[in-house]
Order: sequence, then C-alpha cells, then structure tokens
Amino acid sequence: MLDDRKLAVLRAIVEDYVSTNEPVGSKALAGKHHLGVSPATIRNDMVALEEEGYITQPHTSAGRVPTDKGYRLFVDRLSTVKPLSAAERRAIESFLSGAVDLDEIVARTVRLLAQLTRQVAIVQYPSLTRSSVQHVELVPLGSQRVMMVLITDTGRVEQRVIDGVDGASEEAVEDLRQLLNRAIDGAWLTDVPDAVADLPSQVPPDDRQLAMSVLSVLLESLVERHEEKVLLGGTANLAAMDFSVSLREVLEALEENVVLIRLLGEAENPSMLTVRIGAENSHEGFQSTSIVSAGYGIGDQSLAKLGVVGPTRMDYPGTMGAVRAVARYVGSILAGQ
Amino acid sequence: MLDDRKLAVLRAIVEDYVSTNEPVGSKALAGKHHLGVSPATIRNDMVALEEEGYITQPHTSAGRVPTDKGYRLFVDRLSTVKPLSAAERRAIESFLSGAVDLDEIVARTVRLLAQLTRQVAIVQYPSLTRSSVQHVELVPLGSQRVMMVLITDTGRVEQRVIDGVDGASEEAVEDLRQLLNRAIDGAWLTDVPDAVADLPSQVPPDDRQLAMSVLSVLLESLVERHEEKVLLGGTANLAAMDFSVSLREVLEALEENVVLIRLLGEAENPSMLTVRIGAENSHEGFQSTSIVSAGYGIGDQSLAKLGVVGPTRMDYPGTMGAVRAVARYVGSILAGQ
DNA sequence: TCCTAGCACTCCGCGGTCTTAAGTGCTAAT
DNA sequence: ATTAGCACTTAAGACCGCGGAGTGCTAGGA
Repeated sequence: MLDDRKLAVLRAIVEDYVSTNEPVGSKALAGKHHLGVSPATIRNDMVALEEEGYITQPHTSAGRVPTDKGYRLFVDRLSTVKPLSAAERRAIESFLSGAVDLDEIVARTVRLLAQLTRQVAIVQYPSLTRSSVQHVELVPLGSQRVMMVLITDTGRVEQRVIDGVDGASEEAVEDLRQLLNRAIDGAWLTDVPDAVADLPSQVPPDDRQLAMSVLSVLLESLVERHEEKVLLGGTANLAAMDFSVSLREVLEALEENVVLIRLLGEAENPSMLTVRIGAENSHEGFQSTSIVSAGYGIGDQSLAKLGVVGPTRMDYPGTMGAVRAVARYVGSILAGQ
Repeated sequence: MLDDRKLAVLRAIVEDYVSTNEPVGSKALAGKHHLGVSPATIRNDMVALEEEGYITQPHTSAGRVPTDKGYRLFVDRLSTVKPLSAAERRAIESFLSGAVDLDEIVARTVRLLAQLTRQVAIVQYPSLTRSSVQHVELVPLGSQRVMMVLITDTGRVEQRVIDGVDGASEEAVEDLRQLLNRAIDGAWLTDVPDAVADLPSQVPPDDRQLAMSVLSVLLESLVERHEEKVLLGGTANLAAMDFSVSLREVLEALEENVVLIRLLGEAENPSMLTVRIGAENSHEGFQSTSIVSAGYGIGDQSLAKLGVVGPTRMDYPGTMGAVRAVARYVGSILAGQ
C-alpha cells in the first residue's frame, strides 16, 4: 500500500518541514529532493499518505505537514540515528571530564544536552535504589540530635537530621555507627532493610531507642522518600519553539519533577532510546512536544534517565544521536569515577 | 514643583497601569480615583510629570505610562509595603514548617514565593562562608581515594572526593580526621584557613602528603569554588508577562547562576528590602524587569538572599510584602531547626 | 497501468484605505 | 487656578482586492 516512493515522499516532507517550519508543497519537493518524478505524481502520493493519516494540510491550498503518526513512521522506519561528528564527541568528552563531583557531572550534562540539541534538557540524578552503600556516617549535633549521612557508590550523598533522641552519648552514637557500617557497608540499597533487621537486638538496651530512631530514618530515606531529583536546562530554547498549546502549560509541567520523571519513559537498559511523539505523551502540557530519552548508568545497568523535550517538529536523527552519545559518555564518566 | 496632587496623580497612574496594563488617560483617572478635579486639570499635571520624566506616552494621543523613574518615586515615597493577610501568613507558616531538611526548606520557599507573587522566584542557598563548621568527615574510598564531607551549622553539606592519595591507610585517615575536627569544629568558615595552617606539622611525616591533599581540597571548597547555589521557581509565570525585550533573553539570563546572585542585590541585614527597577539592573536581559529582594538569615545575620523578578509593571506593595514576609519566616524556620 | 502536463479553483497573507475611539493640547471662560 | 469645549493626532480594527502558492481533476502520453 505504501510503496518505496511514497515513503521517500514522507521522508522528504518530514525533513523539509523540520528545517523550514513551513508546510511543504509538491513543487518544492520535486525540486529539492531529486525524486525523479513530477509534482503531479507527488501529489497523488500525497493524497495516499493523507488518507492513511501520515500527513495533513492546515487548510486547503497549503502544503502538507506530518502528523504524529507520520513522525512515528519516520522515526521507526525512515531515519537512522545520526552519529555525532568527531569534533562534537571531543567537545562532549572534554566538557564532561572536567567535573569533580556528582552534582557537577549532572549539571554539566544538562547544559551539554541543551546546547547540542537546542532544546530543553532533563537529567535525572542517579537513583538511590539502584546503587550500593559506600558508607554511612552518624554525627552528633548537640545533645538531642544526630545527623545521618549516607554515601552511595555513585557519589550521591543523602543527609537527614534525627531529632529528639534522648541520651545519645557520643559513645553510643559511635558504637551504633560501627555496628551500622559493619551491617550495610557495600550492600545494595534494596538489601539494606534485610541487613539491618536484627540490628536493634545487638545494641545494649539503653541505646535501643536511639538505634530505632536512626534506623527508621534510614529506612525512610531509602524507601518512602526516594524522591528522584531531576535537573533541567536550556529552557531558554523554549522561546524559539512554537507550540500550539500555550507556552505557560509547558513551563508549568516542566516545574513538576514528578511529571518529568514519569515523562522520561521506561527505557530500562542504558543507551536504549525512547521517543515519545506528541499525543503519545499522556501528560496534558506535552501534547505537542516530543521527548527523546535514554537510560544511562554503569555497564549495562541503568541508574537513571536523561532526555530532551522539544517540538514534535524536531530533528529526530540529530537529537537521538546527541541523546545517545551523551548518555554513553555520562555512563563512562560515572564508571571511571 | 511637585505638589501633593501631582504625586497623587502619579500614584493613581501607577496603580491603574499595574492593574490594567493599558496606558491610562486623564478621563479614566478622574472617574475612578475620586481626585475631585476634572480631566483637564489632571492633564495639566500630567504634562508637568512628563516634563520631569516620571511618565511618558507611548505615542501621541495615548494615555500615560510610568517610567522607571516614576516607579522609583512610587516605591520610595508613594507606597507602603503591604502586609500579608492573616490567611496568607498562616499558609506560609504551615507550608514552610513541613520541611525536613535544608534542601526542602529552600525548595518550598521558592515555590511559595512564586505562588504568592505570581512571578519568578529566586532563592539562594545559605552561604557557606557565613556559617560555621559543624563537623568534617573523612571516608576512605578504596585505597587511592578519600571522600571529604563538610557539614555546616546551617545544615548544608559539601562533599568532595580527593583522588590519588597514596598510602592512605585507614588509621592515617582516622588520625587526620580527629586532628582536623579538633582544629576546626565550630569554627567560622572564614577562620578555617588560619585554624588549619599549622596542622601539617602535627602529622607524622609519612602521612603528610595525605594531609596536604585533604587540606588543599578543603580550602579550595571553601574559598575558590564557593559557588553559591540558587534555586529558581515559577518560571511558568513568565509566560503571562510581556517584556519589551525577548523572552529568550530573560530565560537565558535566568539560567546563569552567577548572574542571578549578582542580581539579588546588596541587602546586608535580613528583611531589608532591595528594589531594582528596569534599567537600574546592570545586566542586559533585565532592562525591562524589576527585582525585589531581601536577605534572610538567623537573628540579624544575613545568610543568603531571596527575591523575585517580574516586569517593571508589577504590584510593588504586594510583592514587597510577600518577599519580606517569606524572608522573615524562612529565617525563623532556619533558627528553629 | 502508471505518469505527466495543463488548468481551474481555493484560500491565506499582504498591503491599502477608511473609520472609530481614545486621548491629547490649546484656548477662552469662569 | 480650574474647567469646558474643540480641533487634532494616532493606533487599532474592519473591509477589500489582489497575488501567489498549492491543490484536485482531467485528459493525453509512455
């Protein structure tokens, strides 16, 4: 039903429309894209494509514009991820390798993505739940409070203050610290609850209240409030985009971390790309945007996700190439740390 | 030269223009603002105000619009900070008091400010340099690396990994840790360099290299890279604002933390308000915005700043009231922690 | 059977003109 | 010093006509 030439026409329409942002007509197509046929023939193909729902015309006597379905077909079958140029790869590498800690890696990554794609970049911090305990520290603050600092092997630091612990002597805290570290040092975060289950029975009764408080906060910080943080960048690029929905809606949605995380999609293994086009995004504000995302992590384990959001009318091959490349480099930087 | 009635006219113009966003004419003024004089009289006052540069007209035969200078006079002499309603105050209190750690306090504050003012909110994290050392922790990571975690009394945590330290035995690290804590526990961050000056001479020669590395990273994290972090919120409100400069410029400037911090102004004692109007802002992108900011902190010591940025055409009394109230509440929450 | 040339038709966008409404500045009267 | 009246200016909106880009259709050619 859709022969090769029709597909070629669709591809040409997408590419043209993406670069010019104007509905593309049959004559222009026949000219630029040396398809070797006349405008009239292209028009015939166009009606076929339109009947199938791949393109549409804003009004009679205007050129054609791809629909979400058209972009989907383009992404799935008509395009290949465009690898970055050597210069770009070098730039990424030198830019990312200058980072000193996790915060900065993430900050630089988001900047990089935004610059490469000229779109809005989203980077999720490496998740707590998929890393292991590097170290846990207990610090007495005054006589009534203790601060707990949890350091993971991905370099992430989680701190929490435990309030109202009565009679927490320095020694008791120190003892608990050692006990705790012996129990969970190196453990996967998901295994921590099991690992500490019988810990209270090992502390002297006097300090048991302290131990319970600390443990409950520790578990809470692991499970309940594993609020995944994200960083956003390149919002200035929004100004150049033209959404059919109001800019405000998009900006609002971008402020909701929870929404963003859900948006980043379900790519589970690193460097596998997810593309969500237009109405495929469930969320209100993103009906006329596309999201290209990928997982990143160490080895073949995905720790978190990153991606960009832009207009459905975007350069998919280029964007996908950039996202994939950045995801890989971040992974390697993370592994090297 | 500017009698009371002329000032009243200016005030009326500002208030009207702020609420309607349309140039205000003499007739409308005479109607709404019961000034007890006829439009013609008001017109005469207007030409006086215009000659002095407080108002201007976009074109002949349009109403008048306040200039930056006009807003300045309004803020300085014609308006009073508007206190929040009891309901608003209660809302602030309950919203902020739910925060568990510093990150969340800041995050909630920025949300709150944005919602109250319907503008873009900026909150700077409590500065490192004006707080004191609560604790410093050294954690060996493998055999070649040590992680340093610095905890301040404002609850801020700074972490850094020290790389390539040869022969850092667990004992050496532990010794150094104790030495370090004895030297700087409780010290003002600004005093830390002095406090650790003679520390290397106190460690055994074998561990001196380790000590030097740690100290240099510590000092560096205090001084050189005291990159002040800021959090931004309410950017969605930008969509409703109309800038004469492009939206893009504003968004771009908002992404530069350095710019933002400079922008927050020089209010040194808490709850003292700074208002920068239009061209008073040195930075390019903010020529048509106003910034209302205040310091916040514990007691009468300012730890950091917060504020909002909106169009010069903003509700100054209300905005100033909100900023001042939030700054005070954050201070009290911080003190209570 | 598929492609192409030609042609009439549709519709958007652009520039022009006209009108209206708002608001001003000036002058003369109170 | 204030006010009423009036002529003048200007932006914004409505209306119109036109040109151009693009289409769909039909009839003829490989």
